[in-house]
Amino acid sequence: MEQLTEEQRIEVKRQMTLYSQGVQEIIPTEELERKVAKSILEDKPLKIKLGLDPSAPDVHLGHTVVLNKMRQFQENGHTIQLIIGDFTGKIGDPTGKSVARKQLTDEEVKQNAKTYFEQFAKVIDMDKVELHYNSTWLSKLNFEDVIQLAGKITVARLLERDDFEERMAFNKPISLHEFFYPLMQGYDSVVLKCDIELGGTDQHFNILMGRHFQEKYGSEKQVALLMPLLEGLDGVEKMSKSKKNYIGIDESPQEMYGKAMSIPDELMAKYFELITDLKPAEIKELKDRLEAGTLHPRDAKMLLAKTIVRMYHGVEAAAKAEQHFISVFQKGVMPEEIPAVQWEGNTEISLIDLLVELKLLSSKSEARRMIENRGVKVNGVKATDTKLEVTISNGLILQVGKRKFVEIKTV
RNA sequence: GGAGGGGUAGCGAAGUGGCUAAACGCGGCGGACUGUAAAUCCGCUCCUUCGGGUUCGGCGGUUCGAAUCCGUCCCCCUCCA
Repeated sequence: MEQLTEEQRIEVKRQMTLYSQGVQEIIPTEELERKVAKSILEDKPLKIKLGLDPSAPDVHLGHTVVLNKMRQFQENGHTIQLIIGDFTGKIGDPTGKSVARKQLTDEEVKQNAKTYFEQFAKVIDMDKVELHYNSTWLSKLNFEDVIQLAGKITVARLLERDDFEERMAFNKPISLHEFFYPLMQGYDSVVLKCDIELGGTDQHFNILMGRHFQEKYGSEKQVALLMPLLEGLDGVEKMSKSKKNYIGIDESPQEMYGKAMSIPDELMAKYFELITDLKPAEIKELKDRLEAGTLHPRDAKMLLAKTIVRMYHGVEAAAKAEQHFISVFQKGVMPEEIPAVQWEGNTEISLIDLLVELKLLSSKSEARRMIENRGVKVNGVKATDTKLEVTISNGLILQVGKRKFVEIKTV
């Protein structure tokens, strides 16, 4: 630090401020500062690691919390190391629930990785990314190597991990192989000589394992940079594909906008902070105005929705999505663009059959219930009779619930 | 190796021969209200040709009748060693 010029010192400060934004925890901060200073001094980029689960290739806004942080490092000349956990993926991060995962074929792994790349490209510059598959080194370890690795950590240390600790406390099973997940993830950091490992707070333990093993193997320890976990649309659970509470970065402008509007008010600020590109000062102002009551929460959320769409689809699409939302959901007008379906069946059909045929609903019983519950509209008119027969005509519009629309084409 | 506990709908959890397509809670869906937020209220939540059919870990049996009893198999957990 001493050898830094005043200018370089300011640069270190600047980067540190940037990297600290929105972060939950940096372990330890001083080391990060030292690493940043060193990289500036030696004009050598830092290596920033991000591990990816090869089985869940649908990228959603939850992932972008970490990706946005990655981009900041990238924009300052540091190197991103993406690791496809094709080997660790065979085991799965311990959750106690699903033990021993289905093994993915090489082809599937490749396909999933490809999906990651395409979607990550919306946030980070994939041309500058260093890419690794951890099977490259992990599959080469023999049993002796593994025992040696295991010898560098104690059981007590492993049991510190939250979910292990919890399971011990509640007499829930822990399979031995689950212990190896953090070992492998830590070993990845040893192999790649990572300077920083990024992840959600749920990765706290695993990332610290990287530090532990790097030290044991005599290399410099990585810094853990933990981002807050983003709750999904339900406002409770972490955003995830399996919980179906996510906004995918691949989704259409309309869907994105709509989903963003359904997040709980309490989460708005967090969303602004973690997944939009608004400046901290702008966000602060929004928060103040919300608190003072001079900004309607709905309007703030509309800005949020619009911002999100803009980030992934552009300004124009964002404006359109907003217009669509206003007319369809606030004014109750029929959408201007409705998914069209070509109809080739009979022109006389019961409404129930029609709904099932079009896959708007999955069974006739469900269709019947939906009609009984007054959730089906034909050409804008609520259907009340479960035995209703429909005459198909070109342009017939069906609506199920608030959001599902289909227009039938016969020509 | 020994002893014990358990597998019921998406989840949790009742039910221990007929009144049980299976209480209740959560979740989910639809409706009302509204700001596609929260809260609240109402309805729905296996399939069906609406006669019924198929469900309670798998298979087989007892019985007029089984989620409930018997046999067998599979799976899970705990404790002791």
